Amino acid sequence: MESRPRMTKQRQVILEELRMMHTHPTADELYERVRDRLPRISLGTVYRNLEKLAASGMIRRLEKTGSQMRFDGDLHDHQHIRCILCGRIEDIEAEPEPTHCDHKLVAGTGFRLIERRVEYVGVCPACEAKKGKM
Amino acid sequence: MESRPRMTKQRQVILEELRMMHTHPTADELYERVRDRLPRISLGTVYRNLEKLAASGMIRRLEKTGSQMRFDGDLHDHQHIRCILCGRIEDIEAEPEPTHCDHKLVAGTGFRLIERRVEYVGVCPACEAKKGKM
DNA sequence: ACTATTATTAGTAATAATTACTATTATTAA
DNA sequence: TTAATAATAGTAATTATTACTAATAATAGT
Repeated sequence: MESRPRMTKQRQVILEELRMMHTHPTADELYERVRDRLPRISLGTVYRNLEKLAASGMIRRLEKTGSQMRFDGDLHDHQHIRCILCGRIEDIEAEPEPTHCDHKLVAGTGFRLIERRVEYVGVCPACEAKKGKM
Repeated sequence: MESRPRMTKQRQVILEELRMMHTHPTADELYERVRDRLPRISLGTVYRNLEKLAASGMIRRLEKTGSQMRFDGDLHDHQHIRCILCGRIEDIEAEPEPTHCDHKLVAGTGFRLIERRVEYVGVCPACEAKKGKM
């Protein structure tokens, strides 16, 4: 039975580094970064802490887009656009709440609607440039 | 160098079964079903064909929601709602195209917008009932 | 400050979904 | 009918993530 979470050095550094990065890193990208400050940390610790931090609402876990999970230390209400070619994710300022219309559409399914996720998909400038050269 | 795709028995059966199922199955769910008709088929063949069929536009691959890929043989324009507890996916009749507003929002990022994906997330009736009992 | 409790860790092993490999088979065009 | 070569079955390899375990360290209470 778990109770009080503890703020370990590892958890602190993971949180700090995630908040400094604005690249929506995967667990192992963050692991590489954190290792500069804590060389003996293990990847499992990074996963475990991201899980805990997300559960407590201190960070966001971007729901499975692409093959790896991605995380975001920026809690301000915003959306994302993902590059269909390289997987890079950038922020977009927009927060569409479920509307009356959404609730009506969902009503037919019997589901209880929790949220409406909007994901924008496109091609980032870098990949667009690369494609032009081929 | 690949050219003309061939319509094998396996590909035919996979396509037929997927079109008969309205449950947005995962690869191995479809595999179990297809094995009733082709007992010697291998899971790799199912994956390979789903990949090919999706690439040719004959089926839809639901973009990584949850931990497994899901597929849909119904090409008519519609959205999905996913149960956050059991992963079940149902159809919703609604097709939000990117609006002027979306394009303006995206403009700031430099991305070329391809599509706006809307995913509804909620709790399905079965899970809601189960939760009530606990 | 000291100590007891127990959440957390490092390191490693296990899972699970997907993809790659290879010799063999079967579809298709000529 | 046949030659060319996609596609297959079966299996092994990959990859992201999770589980396990003995050792460590954060916290509450004295």
